[in-house]
This record gives sequence, structure tokens and C-alpha cells, in this order.
Amino acid sequence: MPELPEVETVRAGAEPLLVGRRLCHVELRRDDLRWPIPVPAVHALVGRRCTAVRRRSKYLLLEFDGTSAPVAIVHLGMTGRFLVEPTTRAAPRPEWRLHEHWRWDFAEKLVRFVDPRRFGALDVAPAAALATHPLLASLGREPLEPGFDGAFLHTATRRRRTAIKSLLMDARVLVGVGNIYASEACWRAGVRPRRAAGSLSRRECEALATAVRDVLTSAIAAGGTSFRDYRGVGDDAGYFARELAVYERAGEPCRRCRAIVRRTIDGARSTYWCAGCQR
DNA sequence: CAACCCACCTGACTGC
DNA sequence: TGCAGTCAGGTGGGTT
Repeated sequence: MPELPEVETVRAGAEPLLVGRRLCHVELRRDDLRWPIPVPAVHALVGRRCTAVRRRSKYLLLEFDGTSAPVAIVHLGMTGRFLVEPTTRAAPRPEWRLHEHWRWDFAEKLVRFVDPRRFGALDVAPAAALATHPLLASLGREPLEPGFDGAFLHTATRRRRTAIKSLLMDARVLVGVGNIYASEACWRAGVRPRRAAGSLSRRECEALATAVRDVLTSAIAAGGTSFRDYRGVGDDAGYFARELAVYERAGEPCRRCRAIVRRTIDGARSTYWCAGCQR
């Protein structure tokens, strides 16, 4: 479900609603999602004030004040929704009931975590231990921060024989790019997704780095892509889907050269590309 | 180490 | 109408 633009949209939506508020009640309806939830540590957040809502890769990081400055680490997996609503709002849609796995009451704001496939995650760690947290320690660069550019991509791809699209989705290299934006970035850069990463020229790496940053930035501006499950904190859809050039457009004309957009399968993931203008 | 493949889960959709 | 098969935006872990 969510790639960087979707998680960033959730982060930006949640931040003004939660920062400064005190968590007054936690309800966990199960003790695991993809991994076990540290139930005592989550309950220990009660009474603390949320001081920041950050993002690293596709993880939401909710920081709290007090001893050890605990941070809640939330991942949306494929189908997770992090919904923030007024505490007084009417009950949510009945079909969510089965899949609402936890809720946090911040007095005037209620956070619900809904995740049918349960590929999501919830963990808690002290702020000082984040850098060595198993889920965060080996993450690569943030594509929208300084340090991700053509030079970096060029270095990172040398002697790599894997497909460039796979490398773009490798979180050890750069984070936040999933199956949708990997296809889109390759299209924008005019690079075929199956090209061996190491075969890209310096110029192509520059174009690809720019394409990654541009497509992510544009998608954030549009509130993300809502094909299936993704929704923002207000259960609202993002509208970047209409700006996608190739993803889920197989059989339709390329917006650049009018050739027919293709869909191929790589490692059980669909890849969309244009043979007319990607080399 | 790199590259690949699988599992984890449920729901939506397709075709018979 | 029902049932089997397929697919879905993530990613850690295991194998080759």
C-alpha cells in the first residue's frame, strides 16, 4: 500500500493533530501484527505528551516526552490506515471493526489503526536506541534529503547486476520507493526497469535520481496514490493516481511517445514501462 | 555478499 | 450463486 508519499502524507496530517497532546488511554485488541507488539511498553506511553511526528523510510515515528523519550514506531504494511478523528465522531464503518487492531485516545483526538492484512507493525523504543533498532539500523538514504543524488546512485549501482527497478526498491540503498514509484521513476528517466543497475551511465543516474525526487515530491503534493487501500488520516483518498504515467496503464498509450504501455512480471511484482521511450 | 524466492494475511476480482 | 485461482502498493528471512 503506502510508499514514501503516502506515509509522508499521513505524517504531515497527523502532526498538527497530535503534537502537544497527552495520550490518555490505549486499547490493544491483539498483541501482534506482523511482529509481536510490546504491550507493556505501549501502555507505558499513557500519560505522556506527543512531542513530534516524524518519518524515516516508510515508518511513522511518534515521539513522546518523559523518561527515556519513548518513540512509537508504526508501519502501515500494505493495507494499514492510521486514522485520526475527533473523539466524538460517530462509529467508523462496520467492516473496519474486525481489522481495527489498536486505538489511542489523545483526549480530543482518537487514533485508530486499521490493517486487514496485518503486515503493519507497532513497536516502541527509546529515542536514543532508534539508530540501532533492528527495523531502522540498516536503512539507506532518504531520497528527498541531501545525500541522495546522481553521484550517490552512480556509486551505489557500480558492479550491481540486479535490475535497476529492484535496486530502487532496495531499502538498504534508498528508502521509500515501492512498486508504483519505481516504475514511474524509471519511466520519467527514460530507463528500462530491467536494465542492469551497473550499466547505467553517470548521466542516466543523474536523470534517475532527479526522477525519483520529482515523482515523490509530486505525489506528496497530491496527497499520495489511492489505488486500493491507502487513505490519509482523515480517511481521505490521495489523487496522484491520475498523474501516473505507466503504473496500471498497461495497454494504454504512453503519455510521451504514444507507444503501448507494457506490463511485465519481475519476482511476482508487476512492472510497467514503455518500450518506445525507455532505453 | 548478491540475487532470488518465500512467507506473512485478507479481500477483491475473474473465470468456470 | 459458488468456488478456485489470482493478484495487491512491504519486507525480513532463508536459500542458492
